Amino acid sequence: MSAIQKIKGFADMFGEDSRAFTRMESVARDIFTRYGFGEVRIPVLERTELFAKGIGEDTDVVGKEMYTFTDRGDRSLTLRPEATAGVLRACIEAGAVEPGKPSRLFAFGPMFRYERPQKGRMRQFHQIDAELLGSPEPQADVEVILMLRDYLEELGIGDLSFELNSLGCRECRPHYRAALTAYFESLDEEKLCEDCRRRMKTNPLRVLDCKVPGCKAMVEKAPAIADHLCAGCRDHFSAVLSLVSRAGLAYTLNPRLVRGLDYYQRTTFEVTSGAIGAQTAVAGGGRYDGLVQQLGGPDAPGVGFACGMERLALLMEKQEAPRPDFFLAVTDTREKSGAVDAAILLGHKLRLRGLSGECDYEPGSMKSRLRRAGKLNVKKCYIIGPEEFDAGKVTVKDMEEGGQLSLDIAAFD
RNA sequence: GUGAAUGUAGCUCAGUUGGCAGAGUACCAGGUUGUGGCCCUGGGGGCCAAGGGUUCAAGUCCCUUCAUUCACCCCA
Repeated sequence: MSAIQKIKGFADMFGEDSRAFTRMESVARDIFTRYGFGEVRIPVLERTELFAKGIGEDTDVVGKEMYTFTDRGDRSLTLRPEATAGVLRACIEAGAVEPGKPSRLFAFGPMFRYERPQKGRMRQFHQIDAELLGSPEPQADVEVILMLRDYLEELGIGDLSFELNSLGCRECRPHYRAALTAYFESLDEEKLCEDCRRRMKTNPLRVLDCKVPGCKAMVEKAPAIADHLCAGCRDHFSAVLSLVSRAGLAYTLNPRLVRGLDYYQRTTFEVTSGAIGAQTAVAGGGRYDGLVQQLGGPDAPGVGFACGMERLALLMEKQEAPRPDFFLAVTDTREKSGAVDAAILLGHKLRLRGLSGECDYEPGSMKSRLRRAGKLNVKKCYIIGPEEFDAGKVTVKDMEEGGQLSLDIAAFD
């Protein structure tokens, strides 16, 4: 019988990979806590309508990438493709969203999208997500962005670019959208690629983001969102930009930064790296005023971001394995001498003293046991051979210095 | 969903015009009958992704399937 393999786009993580994730989580807890954010843990599975309503029916995520199925009670459920909708649902349900009283939350966990895997893209991937609910102020946007910057810096990831844009609000975006549609319609439609002709109907803003050279050229002369923002959005965005600059963050304005989820309003941002393959986005986020209400909650605004952990891992330095304090070697190979039992009991006492290490179950030659200790890169090797065992002693060898001494096992009680 | 590349030892990979299945590394043992790392010697390890076809003969050529990877699309 052949062994069962993991499913496409899902990954097992051992050793170094696993340590990288542990570090991302602990640094996030540290930095986010400094900003007053608290951790929430929410389910991975939600009712399908939460995402359909929250993310937008026309988006690729909802349209073709969700893991959706019917459970035994005939409910349509979906493995979350992103974090925000679930966090908001939880907060609304708990009565934890109050306009004017900001709540600050973060969460880690797996997300699921049914896509073709490639470098930096998995069907199960992990995000670090942060949400600041209840404040419409530009200062809230800025704190969220700064927190993200601090976090990435603490992880030691450099060479990233921060891109910012404003997508306008429910007042001004329709006007811009109309202007954009009018512009593209005034052109020879043949010049746009096939995808963009489709995007014209579903979401014309996304044409701005097209990478086909022909489309790029047309986009150059297209109306810019900045010129169509209403006074409120213009003021908001300039307040964000000025405060971000004063905080010393270098950013680039990207008027073509559109995001894949429909709920974004006003400020949007993306952090990208050129060093991780074709999928360059490492983190992305923005403001989503109106979403809470749309999901059945109070009229509370919000800002947040999500960070792709697999992509961050591609940029992080190797995480060295921690070095164990001891290896407890048994070189007494006599039948049933009891030396292994003695080793287990001594190992237990060492751990009660705070030391880390492992014990031998299979006695062997001095050479093989010391090789093992060297392999494990331990600081000290505790040796119980026939002579030690009969005398109630243990030999402790310093694996760096090479020196050793003999101690009474009873002295560890 | 589309395209391309790749599947040989635990891992990284060689394998010529079709002719006995290989290396490095890892693992185990030995090189001082109680002392690791470096070095030397030896050893265990393989349905050559799966199935079919061509051939005296297939890891190698042909077909099908599966898997992986990269890219498109889109996004974290």
